[in-house]
Amino acid sequence: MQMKLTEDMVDGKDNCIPLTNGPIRMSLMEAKLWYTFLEVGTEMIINRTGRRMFPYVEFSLRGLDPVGLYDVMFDIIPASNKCFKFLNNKWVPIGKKEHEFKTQPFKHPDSPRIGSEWMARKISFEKVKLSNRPGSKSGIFTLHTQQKYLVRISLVKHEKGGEVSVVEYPIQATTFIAVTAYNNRKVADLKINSNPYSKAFRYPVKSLPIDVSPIN
Amino acid sequence: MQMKLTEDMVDGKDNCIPLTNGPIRMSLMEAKLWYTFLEVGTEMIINRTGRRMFPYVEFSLRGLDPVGLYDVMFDIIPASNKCFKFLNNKWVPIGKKEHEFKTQPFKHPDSPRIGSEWMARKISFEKVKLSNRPGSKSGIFTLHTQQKYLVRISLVKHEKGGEVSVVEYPIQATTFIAVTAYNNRKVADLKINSNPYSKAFRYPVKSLPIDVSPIN
DNA sequence: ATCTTTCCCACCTAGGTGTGAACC
DNA sequence: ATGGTTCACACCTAGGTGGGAAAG
Repeated sequence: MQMKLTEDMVDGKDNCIPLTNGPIRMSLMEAKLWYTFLEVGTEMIINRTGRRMFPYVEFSLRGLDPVGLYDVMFDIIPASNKCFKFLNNKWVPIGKKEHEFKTQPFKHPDSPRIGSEWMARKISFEKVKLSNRPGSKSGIFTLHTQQKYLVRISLVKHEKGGEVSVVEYPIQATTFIAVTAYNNRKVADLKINSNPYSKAFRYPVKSLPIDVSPIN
Repeated sequence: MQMKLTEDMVDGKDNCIPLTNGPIRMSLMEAKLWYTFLEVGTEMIINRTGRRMFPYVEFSLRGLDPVGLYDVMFDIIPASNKCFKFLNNKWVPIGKKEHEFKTQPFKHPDSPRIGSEWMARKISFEKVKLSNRPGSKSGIFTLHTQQKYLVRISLVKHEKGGEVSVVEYPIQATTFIAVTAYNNRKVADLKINSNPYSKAFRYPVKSLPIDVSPIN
């Protein structure tokens, strides 16, 4: 659904896409991947032990206070109040969503750092996992299948006197539907072709039954 | 050579060994490993692409200024002005050491952080590599074989006005001799038995030549 | 000849993929 | 019968070991 990404939407000379009206920018490559999936209708596998998100969320920050101390938080929030079904090769709403599991935001392991440090490198949440088993392990988010979610990044600034100020940046491009198995063949093929860890798979050679009757 | 490590040398309730007169403490397990190798005469493999140190350096810090900003630096320095040879199952000095390659200290990738953050977790330099090829890749140290070295940790505190203060902690327990192949069978066996990545090796089964002459 | 160094190798650790059969 | 879920699995990526033959 939605927007296609083109080179001329790039923000300035360093190939970054402004993803919010705030300081969060995704690199061109990363953003392209997300928008490619979004066009097909992103599905994310969830399972009992936790499955990594692919694509994962990676971005850079700008405009922070260089000497201010920040936490960077990652969260997954509902993107719709409906639940969905895959019918006729399309995800269609079919009812109200379930009540969400209680999850806690995941604090980027580099937190807390000063603004200049955050801005100096890419910030990656590649190890975040998605699950359908309730639990409280940090970095594993428990979701409902057939429901729609998106990623929200928050910046927590440590102010003087122990106070904090928080700004939240939901990232629309990361919208996905949680599933235990892919419904859309196009999504599966896209993942196989873009995720280095799944290039592995070869369609199995149908092993014909071998006649083992004794020769006599 | 030197000291054996016993449980009652442990510093306090959390099983740490004070390795210097400063804030650096190695966990009991980690320190035991180092002292075990030290008794045999530690050898570290160096090669052209860089070989990891094993054991590696891992410790915790105490007594820092919780809100002060620090870098933690890792360096390898000469431990002797001699070079050595393995004779009669012992390392013996046989001459003057070569002039050292110019290497730059390796800044722990988490640097800079505030004291409370450094003190909250173990600090590990497991990815440091040793090489015999001169080069300037960060985290790869170029050494001379048959010479003796040790690890020095430095704490760099960022003071107000951009100044820094540095304190250095050479760690005697990490003393080793650089080699391109193990000389002491005991060292090799110790590494095989304590490094998970080398458990792999099985002494090869001598493959007897098979007679493939045609039966006629 | 002797000793050190190089290179390739089998063999691991560690963990990320989608699949199909079985399960519910 | 239908459709979502679970599980073991083959197949990868990525990279750390010491050994032995060969080279220097």
